[in-house]
Amino acid sequence: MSDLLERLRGRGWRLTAQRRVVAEVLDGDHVHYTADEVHARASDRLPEISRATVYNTLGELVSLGEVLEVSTDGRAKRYDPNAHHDHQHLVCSRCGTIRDVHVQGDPLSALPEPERYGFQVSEVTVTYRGICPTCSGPS
Amino acid sequence: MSDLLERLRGRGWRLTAQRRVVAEVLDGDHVHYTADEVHARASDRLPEISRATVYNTLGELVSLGEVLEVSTDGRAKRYDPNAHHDHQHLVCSRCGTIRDVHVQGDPLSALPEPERYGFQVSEVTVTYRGICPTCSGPS
DNA sequence: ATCCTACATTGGACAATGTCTAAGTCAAGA
DNA sequence: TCTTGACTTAGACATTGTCCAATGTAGGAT
Repeated sequence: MSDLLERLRGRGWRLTAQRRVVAEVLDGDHVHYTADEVHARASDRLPEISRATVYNTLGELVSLGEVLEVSTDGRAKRYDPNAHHDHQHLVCSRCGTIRDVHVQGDPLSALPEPERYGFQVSEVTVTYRGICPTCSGPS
Repeated sequence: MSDLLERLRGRGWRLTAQRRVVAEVLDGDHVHYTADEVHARASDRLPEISRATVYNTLGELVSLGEVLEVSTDGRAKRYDPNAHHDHQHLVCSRCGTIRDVHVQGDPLSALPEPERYGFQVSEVTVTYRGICPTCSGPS
């Protein structure tokens, strides 16, 4: 992750305590947190950090392509630090947990030209939904 | 669409003016409206209809499987009356418009067993993103 | 035809998530 | 070390959606 900070500094990012903390939180686990979860965890280390800063920083990381924004249904967006590997998501319909998965083939090629209706198609996301082992366990 | 109303009545749905209007709005166009757009259009015909009722009715139609809920990014959910045909979505990243598209092959089969991590996978959605002809036109 | 009552609707408060702004603060180059 | 423009902050605001108590009504029962 210090890679990440270096890379960002190289792009003219001013390195502040707040940004460092947000980056560390994202890097810590392989779970994908919501903005508020990131804020809560960042607050543990830097109590004064504000919600706005967390939102700003996450937004910047997304713009810079370092982090992916994953929005599932009506719930809060989650942030996926694993942006440099091509992958898709498996979401638990009950608790909202997200796992990264890898699919076979390129989903983009499944959309034939006549089905593109003049759009300049640049991206495709595939989201699998189901019940995770924890939620399907003995209730 | 009167099919729809019949079908719902058969399932014990009480048929009210509000529900009829909401159903008609959904059926009218092949655009996918947000809840507030549905409310605005429903209000044209039935001025007293409340936001809560529109949300309730849309929620019921979704539960009954007559309408699909499509949530793209942080924007408001949109409602897709074309629930009985298997299809995926093409979203304009600029204006949020949604088009139905049909893909080749079954996306579910692209997720190999070891990549399912014990989930009971039941559903897959594929979302293509790009710029629609209108938005990519002369700005 | 009318009456009942469970189900539906209403309006408005509330909740969750995210955005914006004005004022103060600070990283890092000169 | 100074300076300055970028960063942070707190909190108001916006959007989308949910909930509730009071009121209304569709449709079966009489």
